[in-house]
Amino acid sequence: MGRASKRDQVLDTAEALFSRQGFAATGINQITREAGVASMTLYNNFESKDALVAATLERRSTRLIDGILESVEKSGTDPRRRILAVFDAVERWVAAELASPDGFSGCIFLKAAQEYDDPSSPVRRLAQNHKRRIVGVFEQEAERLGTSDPAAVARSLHLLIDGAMIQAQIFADAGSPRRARGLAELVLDRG
Amino acid sequence: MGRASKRDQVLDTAEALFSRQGFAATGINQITREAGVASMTLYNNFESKDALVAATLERRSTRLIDGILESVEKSGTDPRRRILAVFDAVERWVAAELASPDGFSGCIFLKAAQEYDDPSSPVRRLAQNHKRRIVGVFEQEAERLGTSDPAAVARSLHLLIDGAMIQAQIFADAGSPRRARGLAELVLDRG
DNA sequence: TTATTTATGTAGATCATTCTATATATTGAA
DNA sequence: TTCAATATATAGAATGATCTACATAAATAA
Repeated sequence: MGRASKRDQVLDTAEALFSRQGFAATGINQITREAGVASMTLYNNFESKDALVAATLERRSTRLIDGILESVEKSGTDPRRRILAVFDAVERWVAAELASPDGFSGCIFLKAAQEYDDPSSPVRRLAQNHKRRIVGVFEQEAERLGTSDPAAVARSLHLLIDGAMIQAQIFADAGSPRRARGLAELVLDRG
Repeated sequence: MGRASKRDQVLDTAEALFSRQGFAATGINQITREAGVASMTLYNNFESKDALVAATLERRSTRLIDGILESVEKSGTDPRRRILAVFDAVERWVAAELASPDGFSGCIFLKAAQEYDDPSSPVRRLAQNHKRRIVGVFEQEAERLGTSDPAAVARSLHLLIDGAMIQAQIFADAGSPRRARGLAELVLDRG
């Protein structure tokens, strides 16, 4: 069991706990305990709790964006289809999480943005950057679609994604991603 | 200075701090200190920190819904206009907060739902109930509009409101409520 | 009087972080 | 191959700070 593995054990546990309980409410001790790892192992791999939060978000962002891009690629070449594929991916994710014993705990980046209010906070920046990456995916497809204002369309689509995740979490409602998808179609039909 | 006044002092401070910093990250001591009140005054008025959180959300919900209903009434009798008046109210609120020194710290009920994950938590219930009240306003107007599925339309409109607030907070973007309003018009034109 | 607020203090828990001291595994030199 | 060096792991305790919640007694108001 090398260095990377212990580090990943910590990140796995941190991601699960931060997602469910939030960042301030999740202590270092709980993370190390549930990860089956010594305190010093955590501090040998991460400078501080905030550094662990940052690393957790970075890894999650990379994986999420990769997963989204994969779903987009699999959906073919039609920009409209590719855009809607993002909504389908969110729908599958929300449904799977809602069916799990812990339920759907929402988007960890929205959670981070709620808890880290200071605009200069690196954690907040990470949350913003993740969201910008999503907007970027939409914008690229909206351009290929020949939309008059791709940036605005991308923002609207992203608003729908976030709205869907929020509604799914607060009401434990698996139907909201599909509702958002319907609204996305309206946007695409009009724009 | 009667009992109600001290209580309100605490609630005012708590609301501001919870909104900005979140619930877990805001301590009792900071609240009493900034409210200019002794610790025991807080505990004479509220059973616990969670009870204070609950009272804060209850008061905020009442005031917010009242404000929204007032905006709706002022906008006339046309259901479509009344629905869009909610988006206008959110737009004014977001713009005012973004212009303030502390910026826009988002919807306190969304924040509460992020931090209180347990479905049986009274705080989480309060957040859900607030959101349901908003949905209820939309549903009532959608019915008077003669929509085929008023509940679905109301959910879609509410998704747009939450998406707008989230986007405004995460990007410090004052334009998102207007974008949401545009999407709402699409929903109303189609439904 | 009769509450209520105040300041001050404290109990007991938990927080992030660091310490000591030992164990284990990998690596490079002999 | 064997031995020593290096890195990283461990458990567990301890740091000082901060947390919620409450006790007490003086001060202030009704």
